[in-house]
This record gives sequence, C-alpha cells and structure tokens, in this order.
Amino acid sequence: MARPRPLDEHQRSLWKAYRDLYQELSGALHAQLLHDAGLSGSEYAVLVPLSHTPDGVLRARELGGELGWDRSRLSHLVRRMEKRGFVAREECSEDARGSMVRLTDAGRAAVEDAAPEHSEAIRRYFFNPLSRDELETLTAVFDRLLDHLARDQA
Amino acid sequence: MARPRPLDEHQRSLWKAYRDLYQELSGALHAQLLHDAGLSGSEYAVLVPLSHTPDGVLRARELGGELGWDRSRLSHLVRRMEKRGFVAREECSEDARGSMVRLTDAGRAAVEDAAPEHSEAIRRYFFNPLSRDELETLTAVFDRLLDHLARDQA
DNA sequence: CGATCATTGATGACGCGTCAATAAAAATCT
DNA sequence: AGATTTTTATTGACGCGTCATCAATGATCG
Repeated sequence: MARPRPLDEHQRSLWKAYRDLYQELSGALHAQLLHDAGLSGSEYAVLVPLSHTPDGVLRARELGGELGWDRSRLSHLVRRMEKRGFVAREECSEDARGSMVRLTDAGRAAVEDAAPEHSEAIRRYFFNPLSRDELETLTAVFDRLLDHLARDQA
Repeated sequence: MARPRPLDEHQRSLWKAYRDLYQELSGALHAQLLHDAGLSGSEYAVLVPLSHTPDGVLRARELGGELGWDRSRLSHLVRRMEKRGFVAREECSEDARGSMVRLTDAGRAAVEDAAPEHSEAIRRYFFNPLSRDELETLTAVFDRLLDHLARDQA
C-alpha cells in the first residue's frame, strides 16, 4: 500500500532544516525566558492568556482549550507553578467540578518582565530577516498545511 | 534597550501557526512511528544513522554529533534502547574512553519497518500540498533563519 | 617524563508530559 | 426522580531530556 520511495536529497535537506530551525528557535527563546524571568516556555504559555484577562483568572478548561493542552498536562504544571507562587487555584462557583487558575502578583510580574524581550527575540530571529513576500508565502503555506492535517486527522 | 513593542496581529497569528504546525506534524509522525514499529521519534532518529552505515555501528560521539544531541541524552536513550533490544553497546578499540553503538537485528527490522510509512507521511503532510515555488521559498527562508541564529548564538 | 587540561561517556536527581485510572459533579435519558 | 453517560480535574506511574557531577582516558605543554 505504501510506496517504498524515500525522500530525495532536496526533500531530506529541507525537512531537516525545518526541524532544526524549530529546535534552535525553541532553544533560544526558552533560554531567554529562563534568563529574563526564570520561566520555562510552558510556564510562559500559561501566564500569557491569564495576563490578558481583566482579572487574571481563567477556568482550567478554557485555559487548556486555548493552549491546546491535555487536562492532565495543565493540572500538573499548574500544581508546580502554584508551588512556585506564580498562580493560585480556586474553586469554580458556577461548576463545582471546575477549577479556576488565578495569576498572582509574582506571576504577573514574571510575565510582564519576560514579554518584551520575548517579542523582540521572535522579531529578531524570525520576522526581521524575512521579506514581505516571504511572510505572505509562509502564512499561506502554514495555514494550508494545518488545514490538510486537521482534515486528515478528522 | 529592548523596545517594548509587542507583535502585531499578523505576526502573532503567523508565529502561532508556525508553532502549531510543528506540534501537529510532530504528533502525527510520532503516532505513526509508534503504531508502525513501536518506536518513539527519538528512537527512530537514533536508528536511522546506524542503519545507513555498512556495519550498523557508530561511535557514540559521532552519533551524537549527527543528531546534534547532548552526550547525556544519547547515553540515556541508548541505555533504554539496549534494554529493549534495538541496539547494543560495545567498547571502542581505538579510544578506550569511547563507546560504540551497534544496531541489532531487531533494531534494523524496526527501522526498516517504519521508514517507508514515515517518508510517505512526510510527503503527504508536508511536501505534497506545496508548489515548487513555495518549496524554494521555504528552502531559502529556513536556511537564512538558521544562518542568522547560528551567527547570533556564536 | 610528568603535571595539567580536554574529551568522552555514564549516572543520579529533577522537572516535564503522556497515559491510565479515579473521583466528583453535571447533563441526559427513561 | 433515578439511572446512565459525559464532562472536568486530579493523581500516580513511567519514559524522556537537562543539568551537574564523576571517572577514565587521551592530548598537550613544560
């Protein structure tokens, strides 16, 4: 059923560049977050949506939904982050099953401390070296590939 | 020193698409490797270079070099893979510090079992939906960004 | 040659994420 | 209403990767 045809030279090289780029980019951004605010990438990802709400509170389900994460993953990380003082867990008044995640002052300070350098790094490492045409192509390509994947997984 | 300017709407969206695509792609490929040959992505990555050598043997240092991995990471994974029977560790005759990693028959069977479907999935999810122009743009873009990163980290 | 430094690899501790199981509450069905 | 199913969150076990540490060997320099 599957054709045993391997990737050709260009394909292998491009595929490797794609993966390497992501690794390098992740590594660089992660290192910077750690240096600037003592945050891991995942912790930063949790803090950002919280800091965008007026009260700094989100229901765990929503937070997990925005991040595209498993309930378990979020629960584990929130527990660790609670111990470090970045968030606090509260009961949900509307739904007794639910759990609310609240940004603490320390959490807000950390994310606000990290955000500017983080944006700047994304610009420096990703956006600045690219032309307008290239950015348009990337937008079209990424969206199309995501679309194909979603269609296929469904 | 850092301008506090956040990313604009297009930039945020493109950046998110970039990360989401990588996650989805990784997830899909990893799931397939696991299904086809019971291998994790990292295990597959280790087996591939080994299977490309005539004897199926590589020195740990070289293997780690090709993969761009930490010594520790490779050592841990090789230990687990040895326990599962995919590789075997041997002493290095030329350098008594060194350690050789040898592909076992089971390891070769696993990687040869997984490879065709893996290539096919990469084609289906990544290469097939893209035009020749887009692929050229991606090649240029990824190479340039990797170059910038390497230059900056140095 | 001998002292010092660099390289290679293994290991333990630790934080992380996935999976399976559990518990509790809400929604749904009869 | 009562039974069943679905949703929400937590927990424990486990494999994984990073970091710091260690041991052993090789390379370098005086």
